[in-house]
Amino acid sequence: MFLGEFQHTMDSKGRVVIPSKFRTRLQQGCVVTKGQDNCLQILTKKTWEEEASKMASLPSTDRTSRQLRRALFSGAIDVKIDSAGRVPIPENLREYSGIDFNEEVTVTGSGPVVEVWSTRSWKKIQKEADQSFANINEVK
Amino acid sequence: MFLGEFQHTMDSKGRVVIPSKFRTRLQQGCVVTKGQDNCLQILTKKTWEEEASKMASLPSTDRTSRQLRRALFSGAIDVKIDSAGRVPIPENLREYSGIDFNEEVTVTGSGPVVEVWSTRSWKKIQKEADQSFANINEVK
DNA sequence: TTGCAAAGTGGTAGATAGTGTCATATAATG
DNA sequence: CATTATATGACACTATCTACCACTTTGCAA
Repeated sequence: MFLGEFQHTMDSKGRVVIPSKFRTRLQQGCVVTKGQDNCLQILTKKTWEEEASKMASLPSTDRTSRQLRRALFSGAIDVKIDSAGRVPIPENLREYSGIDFNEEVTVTGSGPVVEVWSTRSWKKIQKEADQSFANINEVK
Repeated sequence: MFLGEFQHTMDSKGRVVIPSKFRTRLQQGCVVTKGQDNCLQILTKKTWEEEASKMASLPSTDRTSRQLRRALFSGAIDVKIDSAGRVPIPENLREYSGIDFNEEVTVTGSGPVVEVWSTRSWKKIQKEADQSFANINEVK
């Protein structure tokens, strides 16, 4: 289970540092994909394979699932963490997530996956997220 | 069941002492999360897993559930109590709770969880709580 | 082909934040 | 009052992050 919120910056070559707490589990290979709400997701190989097989089993007659599948597979790339704990983000994923060189990045643990956000987007999303969280607690 | 109210201070490195009465139950791992009204909660691993598993059953296609998951997991971190009985509070949780280095902290037992407050906030909240408590009794 | 520019990959040193330990001070207990 | 347990502050040590720099590869053009 991935937990927590960490601030980093994308370096001038498009790489992002993975917080050390997440590394051991991602060390032996991981996959970067487009996530929902314009974030990027980093999954372990294992989680990725589970996701991928779910996706494969969706009916190809349904237009939205076809699109979902395209987005998922075409946007995915498997990467390895380098000796300095960094992961390279290719240009198409940088564009998708709106993260530029040298920009502030927020890396969050989100249960089974790690999410990567431009800090700009994260701040917006977080407000909304905290709100849903507050509401649920009240109901309880 | 956690009971009582204790005064401590956050040290200059962002750590808080857990009252000794609470330690034995939190010793083998615990999770710090955002609680209501800007307090922090400390849960046992077990309690946390119950909370987290509720989350797993929610569909990731629904935006609100995604947000909920993000808020819960990004705002949580698992920690262990060190040999001096302290727990480190990461920067995002310090910010959320408004507890600065060297600041006064109130730790309270609140049934199944332990809550951590900046003493400033605690005083305010406590007044309110006492008041509603008094009122309830009157109504009764 | 050769040379050049751009992008990608890899490594290093200094700064900073995080962690662990210890000594003293304070409080609780019998 | 003596003894034990707990809390706090100080300090040293370690890990991690960042900002650079250097090298390799790729693509393009001369």
